[in-house]
Amino acid sequence: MPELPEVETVCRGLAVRLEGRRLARVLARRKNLRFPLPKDFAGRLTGRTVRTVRRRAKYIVIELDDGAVLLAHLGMSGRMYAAPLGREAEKHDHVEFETDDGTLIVFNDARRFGMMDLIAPGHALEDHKLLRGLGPEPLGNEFSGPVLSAALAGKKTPIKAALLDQRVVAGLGNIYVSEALFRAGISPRRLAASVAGARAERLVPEIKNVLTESIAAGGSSLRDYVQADGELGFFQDGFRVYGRKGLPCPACARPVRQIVQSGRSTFFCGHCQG
DNA sequence: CGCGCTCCCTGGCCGC
DNA sequence: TGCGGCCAGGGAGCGC
Repeated sequence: MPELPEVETVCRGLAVRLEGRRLARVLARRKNLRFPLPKDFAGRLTGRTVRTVRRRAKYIVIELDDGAVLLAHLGMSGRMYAAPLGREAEKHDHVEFETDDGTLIVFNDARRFGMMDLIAPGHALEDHKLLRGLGPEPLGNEFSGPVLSAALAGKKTPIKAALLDQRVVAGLGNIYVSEALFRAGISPRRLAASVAGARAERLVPEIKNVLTESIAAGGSSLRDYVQADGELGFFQDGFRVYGRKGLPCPACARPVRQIVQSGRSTFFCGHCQG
């Protein structure tokens, strides 16, 4: 599901509802998500006040007043959204957070590829097992043509696979990689090392553009994704190639092609992307 | 170490 | 309607 724009949108929605609020009640209904929840998960969170909610790569980072951090990942089908207090729990509602002002935040995840963890006070976020080694934020100033070039140099994989590698750049997923490569006119099958240089200079702004446009649209809702207020995103209407097999390329009208690379679908225009 | 593949899990859709 | 097969936005872990 959720790639960077969707996680960013959820984080912004959660920030409004959670920052400065005390967690009056935490309920872990299902304790085995992708990984088991840490010991005493609810107990360690209950009574804490949320300092900030922010995003790193595709992770939701919720910092608490005691310096601990609640880390959450939505996997493929995870959602985090506000629901009416006292509502009937729905299927796959795994964790609930109720704030002191009566807001209920639900973590729902059908496929349970999502996860949550707690980082104890005094431990650096970037030292966490899952965050260690993550590449730069694509929307940050530090992500530039030369930085991407350096990360791609010597890589023997297709550029599609390299951009999905969170160590190269953190936050892209299957949709936005196809979209960014289309916008930059680069074939997803091109060797990553051969993108270093002028093509990387062209690709970086297109990555930033597509992510920024999607965030402005509230992300993309294909199946499970909703914003923190439960609303759908609508950037799926802005896809140029993703999910558009056989439909005309927006630039040249030749049919969009679909191939499988490292086990996942890639969409591209064989004519516009050299 | 780098790379490619499999698998974790559930649900929706398509074809029969 | 029902059932089997296939596919899905992520990424850890394994074998080579």
